Formats: sequence, C-alpha cells, structure tokens
Amino acid sequence: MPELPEVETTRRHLAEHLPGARVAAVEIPDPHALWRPDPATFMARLVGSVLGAVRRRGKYLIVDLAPAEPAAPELPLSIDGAPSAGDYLLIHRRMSGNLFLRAPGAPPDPRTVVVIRLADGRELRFCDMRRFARMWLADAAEVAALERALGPEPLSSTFTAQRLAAALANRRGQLKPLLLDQRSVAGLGNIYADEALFAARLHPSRSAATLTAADLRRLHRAIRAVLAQGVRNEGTSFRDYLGAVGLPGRNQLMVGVFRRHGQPCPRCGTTIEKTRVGGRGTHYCPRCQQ
DNA sequence: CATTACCTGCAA
DNA sequence: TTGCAGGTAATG
Repeated sequence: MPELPEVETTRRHLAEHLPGARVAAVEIPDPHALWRPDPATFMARLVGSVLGAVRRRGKYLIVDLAPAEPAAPELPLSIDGAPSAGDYLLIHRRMSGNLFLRAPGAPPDPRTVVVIRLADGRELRFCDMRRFARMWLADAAEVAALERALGPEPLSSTFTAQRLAAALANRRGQLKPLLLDQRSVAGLGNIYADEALFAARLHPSRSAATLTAADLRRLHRAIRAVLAQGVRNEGTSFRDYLGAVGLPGRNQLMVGVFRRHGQPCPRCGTTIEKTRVGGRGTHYCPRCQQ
C-alpha cells in the first residue's frame, strides 16, 4: 500500500514529533509483525532508548536510536540488552501497514500489532490488517546494505535522466515491472508506476530496450512529477493508507488512470483500460500510451 | 523470467 | 464464492 509519497508523508510527521522522545514500554500484540530480534530482545533494546532522526529510503522508514543512557566515558560498553549507538529501528509497511502517533489516552486502533509507548504518554502504533508489515532492529552495516540494494531516490537531485537510463540499460522485459523493481528506482509502487507511465505516454508493456532518449527524459520527468504531487497531496488513499494522524491523503482525487478503467482518459477521452502486466493490475490509456 | 506464498477483507 | 488488493521474498 504505501509507496514513496505515503512513507514520506508519515516520515515528515514523525520527524517533527518523535526525535528526543524516550521509549517507556513496548507492547507486541502480534509478534508476527516483528522480524528480528525476538520480542523479548526487541523490547529490552528499545525500552529506555531515545528516538532520533526519522529517515526514509525508498519505502523503508529508518528511526535512529540513541543509547538508553548517555554513554559515560568510564563505561564504554553498552549495558547488556540496551541499544548501542548505531542501532536503527526499520519499518516496512508492505500492503496495509500504518503508523500512527497517538496522544495519551487515545482510543485503541484496530489491528494494532506493535505499540511503542513513549515516556510522555504518547504512543507510536504500528497497525496492519493484512499482517504483511514488518518492524525490526538493524545495525549500521545492515542499513548500508539496504542502501546499496535499492536504486536511486527519485526525488533527490542525484536522480537524473542519465541515472534512469543507466538503471534500465541492459535490462530486458516490460517497462512497468522494471519500474516496480526497487533496484531500478526506489519507492515506486503500483499506483505511481501506472501514473508515471501515463504521464510519460509510455505503454506499460513497452519493452524497456526500445526506449529512445526522449522517452527516457519524459519518463524521468514523469516519475518525479507524480511522486512530488503525491507528497504534496499527502499520499493516495484508495483503501488502507492513512497518515500518522490517522487521516487519509488527497492524491486519489488527482490520478489520471489508476482505478479509472472504464472512464475517459483526461488527456484524449479514450476509455481507460485495465489489464495485467507482470502479474499486477495495470491501468492505462490505449491511445495516449505507446 | 514468471509464478507463488504470505494475510485479511471486500467487491464483483 | 472467487479473486483481487497500493509489496516483497522465495520459488520453478
């Protein structure tokens, strides 16, 4: 469910309100949501630690964890079980995961799988109807490995048409599955891949090898434009996505083709079609997109 | 490369 | 009742 704009929207809210908060307790109603370590170790490492910066890489959220106690010079090693500097809380919401930052005493949220209770009474709640989402602890090496495994950040200034061309060069197959591959570009999912291809006027099944330089430039601009619009509109809420305050985004009102099959193309009026490409439901204008 | 598994709820 | 859903890892 959450793609780059949804994760970024959540990140912005958490980055504003979380850093400096101390973890008072952790509840794990559904241990399935925890990848590693085991629930007891996870809890022991988190409780007492202070939350730091909240970052995003692709669809991953990364929360920096400070040690439980400021590391005294005479005690260079962390106490057993306590987090050491350089530990990170990673979150991937997969299809239906949401993160809510709730005020003290807020009514419970359905399908809460993990609760990180803060010392001031607020709660960071991880909720997930489909139970695909995961939360885990990682060290700097694992975060670096994740960094390397993912393609460029499409909204960063280092993402150029040349980098997109390089990511797609020597790769065969249909364009859309390649865009969904997080090694090509980090953060695109089914909604924004369809929207980017529509904006670039490229057919989702088009062979990536046939793209001209002009096609690549249009695709590059389109990817950035649809993602930036998604962020501006605080995400696309068709079914499950809600922001950190529990409110939906507005971008579903702005889409060109996604879930608009049977309706006229906003550009040419041709009826938008829905097919299956690379196993995913795919919406496109058969006239505009070649 | 394509297909399947992982889950649950909802629309067709 | 079936199949599909905004994702990814694990299989043929």
